[in-house]
Amino acid sequence: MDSENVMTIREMCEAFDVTPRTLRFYEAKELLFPLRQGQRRLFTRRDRGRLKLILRGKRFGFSLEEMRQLLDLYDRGDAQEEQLRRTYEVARERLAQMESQRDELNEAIEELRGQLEWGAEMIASFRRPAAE
Amino acid sequence: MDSENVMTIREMCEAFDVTPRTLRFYEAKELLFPLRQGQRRLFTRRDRGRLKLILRGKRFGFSLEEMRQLLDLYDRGDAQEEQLRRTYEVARERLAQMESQRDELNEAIEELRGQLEWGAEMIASFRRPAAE
DNA sequence: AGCAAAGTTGACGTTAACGTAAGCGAAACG
DNA sequence: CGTTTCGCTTACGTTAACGTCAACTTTGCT
Repeated sequence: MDSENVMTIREMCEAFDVTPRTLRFYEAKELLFPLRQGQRRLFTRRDRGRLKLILRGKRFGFSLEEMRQLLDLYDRGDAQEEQLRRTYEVARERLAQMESQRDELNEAIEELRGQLEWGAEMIASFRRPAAE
Repeated sequence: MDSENVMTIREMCEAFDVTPRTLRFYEAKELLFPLRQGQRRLFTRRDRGRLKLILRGKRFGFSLEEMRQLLDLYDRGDAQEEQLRRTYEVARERLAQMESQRDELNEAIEELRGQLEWGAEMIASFRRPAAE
């Protein structure tokens, strides 16, 4: 399917279900580094690995900037011990954020549900509070 | 504290813990309709009631536009039956949205937690997938 | 009178992650 | 050789909810 283990932008789009714009955007943000054959981009296996991680990160709620930092950290591949711990921390922080976000959401849900259970009372709370 | 049951912008800010910019913004978006004494805004009891509901709505995750529509709906105060039901529906839809959002969040949390429990495996997933 | 405080109206800036369109070059196909 | 097709770059648009000036006018107080 590919002569030298590289993929065109369109092949990438189909493989990962993203738009060309997205790939170019990621390159501009220095998340991917496709080779060039003249003007055209050729995505290597490395790019594919990075993209996979980027998309996984997105599911976890990491921003592109956070993912870039994580990827860069390990691309240098030095000072392993320390770097690995940092990543681990970042991931755990993110987990904590997500949990607190979920809790907030749950509170809001409970509050709203409470109003709904009061039936018409809830609706009344949306009405003009007393006439003037 | 107020001659005719109206409040200045600053009094409102302190009472509701918002900035002047916010109140002017809400007015621009037709969520509030303060009176004018020359140039200055005077917020009535009605504005305070609306603001209270707006802030409550925000806690529930309603957008300002959604709140505007709800408030407008009841400001006209006609066709009560139908309107009330519409509001009720909107609220329930929002509740459903929030619940599905929470569920997604939970999935992401579980997924991330799963990786963390695998300890170093998780970290490895952030490393460059094999050298070239 | 004089000055600081409070208020006002623009209007541009911010953030994220792309969408979208214009205008152009190269390449593959028949 | 002509024409789709693919791709490229540049650059403005989008969305929400305000933040942050700048440049005035008005009020309140001494």
